[in-house]
Amino acid sequence: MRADILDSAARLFAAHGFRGTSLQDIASDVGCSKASLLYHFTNKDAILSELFAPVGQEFETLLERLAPLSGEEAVRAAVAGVVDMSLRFRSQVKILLLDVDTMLDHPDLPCVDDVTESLVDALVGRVPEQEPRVAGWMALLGIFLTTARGVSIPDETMRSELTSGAFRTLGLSS
Amino acid sequence: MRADILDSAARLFAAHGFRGTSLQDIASDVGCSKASLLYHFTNKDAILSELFAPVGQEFETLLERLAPLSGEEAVRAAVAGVVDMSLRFRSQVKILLLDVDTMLDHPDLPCVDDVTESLVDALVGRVPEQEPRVAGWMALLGIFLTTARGVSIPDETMRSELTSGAFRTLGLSS
DNA sequence: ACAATAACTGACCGATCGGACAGATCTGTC
DNA sequence: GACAGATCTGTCCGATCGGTCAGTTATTGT
Repeated sequence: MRADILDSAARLFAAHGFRGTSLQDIASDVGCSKASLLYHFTNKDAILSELFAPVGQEFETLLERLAPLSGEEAVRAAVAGVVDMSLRFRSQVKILLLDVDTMLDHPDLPCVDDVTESLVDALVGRVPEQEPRVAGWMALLGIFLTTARGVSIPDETMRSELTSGAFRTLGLSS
Repeated sequence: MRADILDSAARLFAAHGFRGTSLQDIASDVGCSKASLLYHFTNKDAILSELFAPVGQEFETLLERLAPLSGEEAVRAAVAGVVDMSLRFRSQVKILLLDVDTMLDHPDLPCVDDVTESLVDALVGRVPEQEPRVAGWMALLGIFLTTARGVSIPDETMRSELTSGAFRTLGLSS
């Protein structure tokens, strides 16, 4: 029953957002009463937390694997990890990307923002040191991550480096 | 005054989402009453619509510029356009990416989903025809766009092509 | 058979939401 | 000063939200 609730919640949260999904919506999808949800979970937030527990653990693992790496090897591992997780935790990634403000309002969740910021740092923080092709990958990935996750780019210099890096790799004149 | 409301709304929507921002929140930020907002705009949705009008126009323009192009040239133009718009319409892009379900619930808005889907088609739909490097760019961009925008990838074959394309370009064994 | 516990539910509550509306205030014209 | 139209606001409303709680039903252990 808990699994049914989590399944429905994952699907509905991914489709309509956390705020856009009411407890009644989940209950109707599962086929039980709203009160029954709150018997199995202390509140709405608890459903979200439990949904993200395994994702948080995998994020931590990914960061640990990334820590000792550097250069192109780090980028390859990071991108591979992100792509892999994107495909395996599709619902959760959707919720993460599409409902950022919800995540910000729930600091008790696996600390997604810190993790993402670390990931972004690990990628874009080294742009100037890398060869153009690697820098380009970092840049585009960084732009998408920062745009999608709302993580601010440290300063204007960094931002222009990101942009020109992406353009350079694409063979475009900025 | 309309401009003040749009400014506040853009900032708050981007920070807390559309559903996460109440009319009272906007009114407090602007420094007027909630009823005053509804004098200038017929309802909450109208504020969002007006916020996205220029973005929708630029999206259309981008698609028109993309239409006659093909191959690597199309990819370059598409990526450049997306990056450019991401940087110029930062608040709106945040809202778009972070509040997709809101957009889905407002089909009267500049048809963001159709536009995005066209963009994704224009990129990932041609993956098999392209040389590996171009295909890789398409693939990663496609993965991020599809993940971020919730546009479904047509079939399993296409999905595996996207993934392997990205991995191949990155020099990873899948 | 029966008690104990787990699972579930209908009815209810306070808070908040988007929105409606009548009336107050401001601004410019004659 | 008188008037008109634009702008703004306080107050109210129905709907919906997350959550509580007393009480019912199903399951299990003995």
